[in-house]
Amino acid sequence: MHPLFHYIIKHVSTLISKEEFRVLRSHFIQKKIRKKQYLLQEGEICKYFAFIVKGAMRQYYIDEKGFERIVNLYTENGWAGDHESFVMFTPSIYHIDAWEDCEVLLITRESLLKLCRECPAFNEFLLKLDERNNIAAQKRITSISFTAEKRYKCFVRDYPRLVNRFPQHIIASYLGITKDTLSRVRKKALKK
Amino acid sequence: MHPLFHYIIKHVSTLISKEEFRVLRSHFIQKKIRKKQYLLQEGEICKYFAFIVKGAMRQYYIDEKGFERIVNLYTENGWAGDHESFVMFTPSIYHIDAWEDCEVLLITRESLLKLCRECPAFNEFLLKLDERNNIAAQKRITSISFTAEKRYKCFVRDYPRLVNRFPQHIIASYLGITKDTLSRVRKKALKK
DNA sequence: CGCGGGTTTGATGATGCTCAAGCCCGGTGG
DNA sequence: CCACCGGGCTTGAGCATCATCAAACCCGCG
Repeated sequence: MHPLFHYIIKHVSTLISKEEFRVLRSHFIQKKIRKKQYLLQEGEICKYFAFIVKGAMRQYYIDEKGFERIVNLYTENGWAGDHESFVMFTPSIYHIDAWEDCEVLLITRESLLKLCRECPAFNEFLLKLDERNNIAAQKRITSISFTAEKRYKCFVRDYPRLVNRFPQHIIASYLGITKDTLSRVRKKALKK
Repeated sequence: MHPLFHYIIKHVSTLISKEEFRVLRSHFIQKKIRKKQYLLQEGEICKYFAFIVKGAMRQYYIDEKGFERIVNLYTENGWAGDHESFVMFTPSIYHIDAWEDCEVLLITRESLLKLCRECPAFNEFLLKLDERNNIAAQKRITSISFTAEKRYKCFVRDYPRLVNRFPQHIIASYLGITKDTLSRVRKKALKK
């Protein structure tokens, strides 16, 4: 079975018929995205949310000095996209690109709403997903007042999968610190 | 009409019958919360989410040095609660208390799920709400790498209602800076 | 009047940033 | 086989930003 449906079933109590599976499937566009290629670029409207079947992506913006600032990192079973642009149809301030070669399933806003109306299981799924997103966001917000060291510790604790998937300078940026500081923090942590 | 329903209607396309209104209403518990009283304390499980009809609340945790760190501020039409604890039934690390005398409508997780199943309008409403939450959270996360000055500017731009509703030291903590720094930032901003 | 809560200000210091240099390692091409 | 290059990581010196702490001030209120 396709990983997306495996993933949906795992998160949902509502039963899903074969027919519903077919409909569900028909709303997703399968695609490969090569390393370094964009899913979304600054100024565009985010037409698709992407379920990542395989690979790794990152979301970032370019700050006033021209540096990339990582906002989110995604791997298998993650959902990449700019919520604001996707929902409000406003131009995005973010870039999203593939850090590794990716296989994704794309869905438009229209399809999402339609599925929500027509498939109770998907509706339940989406609620769960938003909930999980909110929980993760709350944690992230709580970490705003942490020191660099504590932020990294929490990151390693909460997302061990990501630690070896992205280079340190990317993770540093995700945490809101520089690669230099992260390097020193790690060195200090090793000594213990 | 009750402000909650006014608020729901405004966010939803699905029509709502009189009967549905009655059911909806029956799942909310009306309550007054006096200034300084808790809606949630650290260690408790977040039994209720609170729709704020009137008043202002804050969500915070106590850091290792014993200081309050504000995580969220709420006023009229806001929803106060700890997502993680509410959904997972785990003890919360947050406090939520009333900054002003409040009128709230409380709802349990059970009622929320029931309403979601039984009232399509409420289901749609909840999706919208989660969406908006996610958008706000994404913005907040993006601000992690901003300077104190930029954070404050964005705050004033995005939440002008809150600026005069909470004292500066609370807003400073919400922004992840100290009251001293905020005071200096504001002074600098005035000169221009 | 005195008190509590809030804000401002200055002096000092820690934390983390900037910039530059050097290292490591794997891949590519002469 | 080696030279070279790009990408990533580490390290040090100097610096900017922001936190800390303490004192003073402001103001509304009992």
